[in-house]
Amino acid sequence: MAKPVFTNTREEILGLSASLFATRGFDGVSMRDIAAAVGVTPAALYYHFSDKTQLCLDAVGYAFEEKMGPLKALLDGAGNPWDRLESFVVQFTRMLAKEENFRRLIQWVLLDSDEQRLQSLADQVFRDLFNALRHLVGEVAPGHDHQPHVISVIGLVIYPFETRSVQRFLPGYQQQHEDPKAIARHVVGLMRNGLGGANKEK
Amino acid sequence: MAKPVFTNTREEILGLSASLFATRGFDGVSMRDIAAAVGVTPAALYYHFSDKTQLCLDAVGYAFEEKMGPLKALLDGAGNPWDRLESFVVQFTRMLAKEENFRRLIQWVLLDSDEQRLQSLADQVFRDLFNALRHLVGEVAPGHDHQPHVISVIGLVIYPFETRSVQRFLPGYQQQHEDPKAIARHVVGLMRNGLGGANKEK
DNA sequence: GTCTATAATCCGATAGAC
DNA sequence: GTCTATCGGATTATAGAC
Repeated sequence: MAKPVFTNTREEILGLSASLFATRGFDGVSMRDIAAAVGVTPAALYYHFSDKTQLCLDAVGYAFEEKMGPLKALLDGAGNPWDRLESFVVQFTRMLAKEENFRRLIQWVLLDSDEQRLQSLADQVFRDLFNALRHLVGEVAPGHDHQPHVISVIGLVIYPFETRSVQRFLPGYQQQHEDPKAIARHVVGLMRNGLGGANKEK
Repeated sequence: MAKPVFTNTREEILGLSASLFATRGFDGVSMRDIAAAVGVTPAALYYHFSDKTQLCLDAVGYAFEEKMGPLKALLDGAGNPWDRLESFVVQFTRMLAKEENFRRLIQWVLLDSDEQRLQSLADQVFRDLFNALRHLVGEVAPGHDHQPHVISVIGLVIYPFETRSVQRFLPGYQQQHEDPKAIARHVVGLMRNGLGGANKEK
């Protein structure tokens, strides 16, 4: 989310507000906060967006396009499906580790209780990625219901980051658990062989 | 979170506010909202709690004790560790399916950026459960670093619920994916054998 | 496109009566 | 323990000048 260069004011508002919404959520950020971050007055925001809700919606869409777009290409293409799934996990993990704010934004979005907003987000940003991942998972595990597998893969990658803030205060914590390479390795091991076969690194 | 009977006003405030915080988050709920739900004036809340932050903290602790307390017993005890882990997954899944609000509350808590609140929550509610689960995972997968495994198990169970709201709008959705029994079966299969070995149900 | 100024409402929290 | 009444400030959003 640290994108310091913008082509116009509208995009600058989107980029900076996405970062704010990611850290404090929709209700935790005021139009004043956003205006101050951009360096304008609150009134200026209403020239570009009809209201706070629309601004937030556009900001989320902007962030998803920016961060998830590059990952889509990895899922298509040819080659050994296990290798492609593995490289997706590695890249996805790396992106999440780098873009902490974006990871938080996903978590906020999933808590949204507005059906219409969820619908448009599903259509605009989740569906393509989801379909590609579903197809790939179908290749490595034919004959299964793909849906639970896709959710499991995404969850296995995301959850270490989602729980990072509280893991730090729990016994047994090691800095290594935050290393994206270690996380990816663990997830791949678990996908291939289950708990008993995941990579052994005491 | 639908606990319609309370022994005193303080507990009634805790139970009802936990439900409100779960649906709209800390910043999305006002003291006026809570007071209205309880059926008192906002001023009355300040007799029981010093401020909004403390009320929320106590409400989260109350909800965790109420919902997670019964699960702790499953983790200790003797018997085949795989069986105990499996029964924990089944019960945990069942609880999450039943207590949608509580599942949301966990997600809100993990987004909290206040270090002190996270610290006290880790101490008061997460640590015991985490330790017990870590010990159990150590029995089924000796020689591994337990931490990533524990996170993976919890993530595999929780993530289908966390993504439920958006899954409904994605292709391939089936009502069956929300069935706690199917989720638990899938998680157990994945823990035992990885993606290729998880239960086959097309 | 951005500003100043402001309307109308909502917020957390407190004082003091009962 | 709970109420009424209210303070001081923050909130979203708009009107109109430049």
